[in-house]
Amino acid sequence: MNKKLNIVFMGTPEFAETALKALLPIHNVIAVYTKEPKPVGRKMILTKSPVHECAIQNNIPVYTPKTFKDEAIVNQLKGLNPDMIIVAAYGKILPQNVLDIAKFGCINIHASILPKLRGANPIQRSIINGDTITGITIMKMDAGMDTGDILLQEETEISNTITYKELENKLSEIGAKLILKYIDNMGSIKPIKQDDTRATLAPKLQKEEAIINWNNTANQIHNLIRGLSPHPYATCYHNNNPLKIIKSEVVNDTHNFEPGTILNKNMDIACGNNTILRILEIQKIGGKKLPIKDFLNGYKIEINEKLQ
RNA sequence: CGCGGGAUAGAGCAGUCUGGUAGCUCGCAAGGCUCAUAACCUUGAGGUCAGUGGUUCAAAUCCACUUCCCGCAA
Repeated sequence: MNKKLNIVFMGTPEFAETALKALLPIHNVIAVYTKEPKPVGRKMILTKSPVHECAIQNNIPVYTPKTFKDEAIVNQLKGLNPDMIIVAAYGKILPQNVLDIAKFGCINIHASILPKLRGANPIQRSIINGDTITGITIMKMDAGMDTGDILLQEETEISNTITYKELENKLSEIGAKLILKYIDNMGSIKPIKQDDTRATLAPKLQKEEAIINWNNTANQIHNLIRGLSPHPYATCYHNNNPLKIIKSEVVNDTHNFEPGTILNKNMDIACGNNTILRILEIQKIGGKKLPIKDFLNGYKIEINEKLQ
């Protein structure tokens, strides 16, 4: 099965770029679709997506349509006559008439073991939920949100120290590997319907979810901190002063203080259900990320004070 | 010109408003105490106060510009 496919690749962030890079040397990527460059950073500089940059470097035509509701956009895609459309974290919904274009269909690389964690942020959600297993699903797309038939899956463990970014990197490698495997074996792979009754959702993260509630257990808070690292980071407040918690660990001990209380100079914080979380790395507004020891050298904070 | 914070010893900060001897907490070095220590005590080294120009008898401090770092928002 060594025939080269003509592939249209649709994706946006680094997670997708890994898959694109894996496809490039083996198949014929005839076009890349990605989100349009958007203003980023303090100076609002128009920035191209990682997939966009990668495509330019490899001299692949890039399209950044705002929507596929426009028939001209769809016809243009049709004109490319792709064998297969591969989608990875593209961030746009594809209507049925797009899904039908390619001979071998629209294949999606999704970062969860479907039907679990359907939706926009499966990687962060898996960590925040405290899951110990996640993985990659290669799926034949249909009009629903991550509801298509399952083609291939591979699980991976979520260690209790891994962060969102680290897990994403790990999953992107698996995704790249699995999509190649699928193409190689597509003739012998039978699609499996998803069991909708077991489906769970991984909706887009909301801003308020990043605020730490010290009434939760140390484990839950630790998972939130990991799941939101390196962006946007879990936040708490000391005297109305926002502090981002970069890194933490659960302390195997108990306490009898109100949640949020600072227990000692290690920055062990009282959490719900008498659990304890140790803050290892922190960042204040306008400051750099600091190990807790350096942070405490300059920041006035006392034992028995409370974080909100 | 999206809004805002910052640059002072190896690290983190105060001092800047109100110009006049360079400070704090740590780290580092030496010595002491100790069975011992990351604990405690004593002493010490370590600074072009981001850069350039200006005001002034005098600038970390006031004014102008430059560079770099960070948070928000997207």
